[in-house]
Amino acid sequence: MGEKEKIHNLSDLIIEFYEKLSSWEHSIVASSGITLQQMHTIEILGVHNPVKMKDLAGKMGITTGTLTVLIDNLEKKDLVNRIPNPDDRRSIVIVLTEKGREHYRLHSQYHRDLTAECVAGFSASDIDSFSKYLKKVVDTI
Amino acid sequence: MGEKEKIHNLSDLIIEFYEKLSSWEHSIVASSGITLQQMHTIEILGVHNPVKMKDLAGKMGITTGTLTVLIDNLEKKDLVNRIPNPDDRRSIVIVLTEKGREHYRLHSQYHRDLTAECVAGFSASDIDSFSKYLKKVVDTI
DNA sequence: CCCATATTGTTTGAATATCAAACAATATGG
DNA sequence: CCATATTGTTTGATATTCAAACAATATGGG
Repeated sequence: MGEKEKIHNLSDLIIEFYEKLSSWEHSIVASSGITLQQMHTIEILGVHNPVKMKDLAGKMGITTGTLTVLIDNLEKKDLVNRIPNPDDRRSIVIVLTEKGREHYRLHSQYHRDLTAECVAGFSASDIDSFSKYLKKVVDTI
Repeated sequence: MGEKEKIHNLSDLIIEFYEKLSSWEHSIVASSGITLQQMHTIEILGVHNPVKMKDLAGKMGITTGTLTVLIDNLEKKDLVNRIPNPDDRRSIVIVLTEKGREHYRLHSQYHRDLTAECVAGFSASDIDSFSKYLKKVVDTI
């Protein structure tokens, strides 16, 4: 297999991986009482907490207008809070509430369970190698 | 690092990979004249073509009701066609039009370009290993 | 062969998500 | 001091999402 073919093959695998993870997310989130996009938001807030609207919108690839209404709905469900930014009165930061953190922990656990299942047949050094390659890819995107 | 920590680390990397790929998709699709979900549909049809509504909805993790309206919009834009299933008069299959295939080819090329960029520092055997690991993960989800 | 049950895709209403554009409040820098 | 830029919000139009109800058709058991 030439290098171009290797890259085509890998590209197809990445797409398939993304599709399947999307479908898995859909089915996992369906029973959580919040929407896919709301869970998506909580996933990011679980790692970047607190975060400014502009930055959060950037991470999600949506406009701040869209995010404003999304945060409205999450606030209504007591999953996040808007906190004034002491350094900039135009600006606010978004934080997870305790309930929001609970959603994040639960969802994280589902992800870890899925990951464990995916690498069940891997050796410890396989996992290390895969993580190393994935880290490089993630650092590039 | 214990095995549990390796899995947690890998899980976090998978989530981050998914988030970044989502954002990248958003920005790529923004200039294409169709929505993210419409491009998502074309991506799947590029590989599974033709496909039944029920099966396509399953792959996308949405209901057939949602898919019906999505396909209405894609048909309106002349990107797909509905074809009667000769074996089952209740059933139809969805196919990409020539214009739809063109969207698919273009989008695929963007994916390949991104993939090439991501593995620019990889050796040929690195790519083989990464593909092997990813294949196993994809086959498990 | 008949008919009860299941399946496929569609329609509909309500809620959520999306964008671009316009806006108010505030920050910045010349 | 003031022109310009930035941040988040609001709004209207469109898209996406679900569940429920429906019509047309397929299936399988009696």
